[in-house]
Order: sequence, then C-alpha cells, then structure tokens
Amino acid sequence: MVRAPCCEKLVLKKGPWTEEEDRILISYINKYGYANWRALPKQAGLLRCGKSCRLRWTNYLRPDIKRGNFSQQEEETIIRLHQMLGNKWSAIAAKLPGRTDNEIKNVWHTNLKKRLNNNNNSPNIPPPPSSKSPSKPPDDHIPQTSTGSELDESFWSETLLPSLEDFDFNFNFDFDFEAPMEEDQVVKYSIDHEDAQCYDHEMDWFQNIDVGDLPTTVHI
DNA sequence: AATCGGTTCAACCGCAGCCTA
DNA sequence: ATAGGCTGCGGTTGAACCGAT
Repeated sequence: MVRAPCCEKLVLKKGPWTEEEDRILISYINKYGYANWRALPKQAGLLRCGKSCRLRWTNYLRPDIKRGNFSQQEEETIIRLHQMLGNKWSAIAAKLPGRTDNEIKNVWHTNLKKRLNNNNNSPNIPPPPSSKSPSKPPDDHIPQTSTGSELDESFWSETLLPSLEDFDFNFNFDFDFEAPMEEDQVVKYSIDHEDAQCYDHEMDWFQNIDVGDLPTTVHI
C-alpha cells in the first residue's frame, strides 16, 4: 500500500535540534502528553515531523534517560542479551532502565562489537540468533549444562528464547564471567525464583517449570 | 597550526506490524 | 477482506569531535 510520507514536502526542519525546539517539545509534552505524534508538532508549533519529535523525546529529552558512560555491568548485560536476542535493540533497552535502543545500538556498533571481534577467535561467544544467518552454530557452541550434558537445543530455541522475548525482566540475570576467559568458558546465570513468580501470571512456562530444572551454569 | 583519519552519536530513512474504518 | 494511517524498530548516515602526525 502507498504510505503518506512522514515529512510532507512542506518546509519541515531536519537536522540537529536547537535548545528552543527542545524547550518547546518538553513543555508541550509535560502539559499535554504525547498521544498523537503526528499531530503533536503542529499543535506545539514545531516545524518538525512527528517522527522526529518522537525520536528526540524518546532518545534524548525523556526525563528518565540515564546519560553517561555504560557501566561494565551494563555492557556485559548488553552482550549477553544480544547473544540471546540478536539485534532486538528495543528488547535489550527494555532490560536496561534509562537506556535507549538507539544508545545501545550505538554502543554495540562502536564499542562492544569491536571488543568481541578482538576476542573473536575464542569460541566463547556464540553467534547471536539472527534471521539473516540461518546456519546453525557449530557444535562446540551448543550450550551445555553444568553436568556436561548437552542442553536440548530446542529448549533454547522453542522454550526459553520465545519466553524471554515477551517476558518483562524484573528479575535479574546475573551473568558472571569467570576470568580468565578460556576456551571452556563458563557463563553462570541465576534466576531469583521468587521474583520470577511475581511475574508469571500469564506464563505457563514459568508456572510449570521448577527453576531447579534450569541450568544455572552453562558451558559455551 | 593544519590536516587527516578514526570514532562517536544524534538524527534520518524505510519498512513492518498493528489498528481502525 | 482490505486500504489507509500511525507508531515503533533496526539500519544507515553524516556532522562533530578527537587524537595523531
């Protein structure tokens, strides 16, 4: 179907936002909210398209944005979540309060990706799940339980990952690299069972599973 | 001081999916 | 069932910045 262009061929401004524009946008949203982004700039008196306003607000002006460098823990969380979710930046951002998908995407491309590439020849970082890479990871990347037995791959692809996609992570995944990272790297994670139960109302999977069944240590 | 190359990050673009009429 | 509108997402771009020479 044919879509109307976001920024109609009117003289809508593009490029960096000025302080004045920021002020207008913040003031308008504080007063009226942002129910309709398309109508917002017109009503607020901004010569911007709604899309541009939404982006500026969600990525920069929102009061709950956490500015500044990413902590090591945040970076590790991003790496781990990226391994599980792939380039689902918004899903990753949802697990890092105060961080935006754009910010995480930038950090990934400018920092973490390179860092991982530097460690690339170590087999400890499995390729992220990606629709663009249908090939299976090599056998030595299949996660194994702490007992050394291989996890059923379908557990990850059919049960765990889809659940994580939709799950509101208010429990902590506590990933903990054991240094030094050797070929048989161990990645540990833990799930606070009680917290998990708080959010399991609609998740049969969590209701029926004994967290004790989950591997808490995974050899990659 | 000038220039050059690399890095960062805000912003844009286009598509997909959802919703409604 | 379908067309059209809107929002959100991921990929990409380009200006600004920074350090090296």
